[in-house]
Amino acid sequence: MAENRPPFDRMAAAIRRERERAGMSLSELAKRSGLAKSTLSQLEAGTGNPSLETLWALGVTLGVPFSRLVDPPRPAVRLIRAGEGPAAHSGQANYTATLLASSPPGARRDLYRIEAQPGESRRSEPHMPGTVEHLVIGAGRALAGPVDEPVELGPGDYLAYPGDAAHVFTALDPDTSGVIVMEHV
Amino acid sequence: MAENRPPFDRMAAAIRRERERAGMSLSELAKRSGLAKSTLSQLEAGTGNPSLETLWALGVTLGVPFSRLVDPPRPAVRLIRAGEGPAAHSGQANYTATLLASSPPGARRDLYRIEAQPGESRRSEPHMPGTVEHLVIGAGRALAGPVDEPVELGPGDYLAYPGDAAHVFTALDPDTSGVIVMEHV
DNA sequence: GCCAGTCGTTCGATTTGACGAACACCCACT
DNA sequence: AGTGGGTGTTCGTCAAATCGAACGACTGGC
Repeated sequence: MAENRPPFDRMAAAIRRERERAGMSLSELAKRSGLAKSTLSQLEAGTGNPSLETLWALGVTLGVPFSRLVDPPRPAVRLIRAGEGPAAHSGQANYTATLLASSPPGARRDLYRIEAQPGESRRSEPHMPGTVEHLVIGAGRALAGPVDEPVELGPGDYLAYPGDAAHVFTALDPDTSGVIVMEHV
Repeated sequence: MAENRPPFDRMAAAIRRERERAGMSLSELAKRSGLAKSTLSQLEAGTGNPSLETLWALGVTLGVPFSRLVDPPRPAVRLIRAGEGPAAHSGQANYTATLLASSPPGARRDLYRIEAQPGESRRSEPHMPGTVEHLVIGAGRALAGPVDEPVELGPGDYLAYPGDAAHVFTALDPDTSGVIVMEHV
């Protein structure tokens, strides 16, 4: 099993960070969110087990999805040259998906580079519920989208579609490439 | 202001859905998670305001990031043809950034298509602290990254860099295009 | 029929999180 | 000095979330 205890410490740090980012004092945040100063103080001290209602109120007034208040941190400058990076050939030929930016554990946004050749099509089984895929074609042409209503795409075209339903990607031109942002909810 | 209330109903439905998806009975989930049956029953009935500890325990035993238990419904299929979409010319010539997927209110991940011509460079002032930009070149070549250490990029190259420090984007080839994922913290 | 085993719900007791007032502290202004 | 407004903290009280047990409903053996 992975993490077992709620990330109280991280949450505490996150709340303080977001509050200061918004330029609010603890008192002001209390007034705006309708919560008690004491409650916020305890939360930022790591001493506290907030209810959903409390967390939600914080997320709203801080302008952040409250999942941000409990999820992990982030990296710095990263460069992956074309052709480099962990290429997942997906078992099928003429298709290469390279993971560019993986989500931290807990997951919410994966960035992929995709390169494909015409011929076979890649059919993906549904991912986790709530997944959304964003696709941008960089070069070539492709037929992509949900299996029951795929769309023909050219360079620069953008398509978003549910990732939790079966979907396909078929290159129509040689050296078709693009970017996929796989978005977990 | 939209008085946003915690999505108790959605959470209730989500818990039940995930539980049944995992093939667990309510009693079994209670035993595994260490929570009381009664608590779970109330939560699935929409009557309840769970603490972070409770939610976390549920997420762990159900094997899902707990944000999925309260986060939003999912969008449908969206298509933006190359050239379409709200193009923000950013005041500077030979540079076009098209917003492809704006963040849902509160969320923080903007997806842009970028097209530029050589000549002038686009220099961006720092965004909000914690911002990270992900750049993928689709065609052409560009010099991009932090002002003090820009990187020359070719087709398929990927670069991530802090968006809360001054950074530049300079096209080196005509019709240089790419994708930018601007990620707010 | 009857018992043993589930299922999910309901109810009272207890733990605990949220509240609000008081607190000490710091700084700007009179 | 004094004073008013600001910061974040601590503490007693109260409402509420969690618990544990008992409940009726249902199913499968024997």
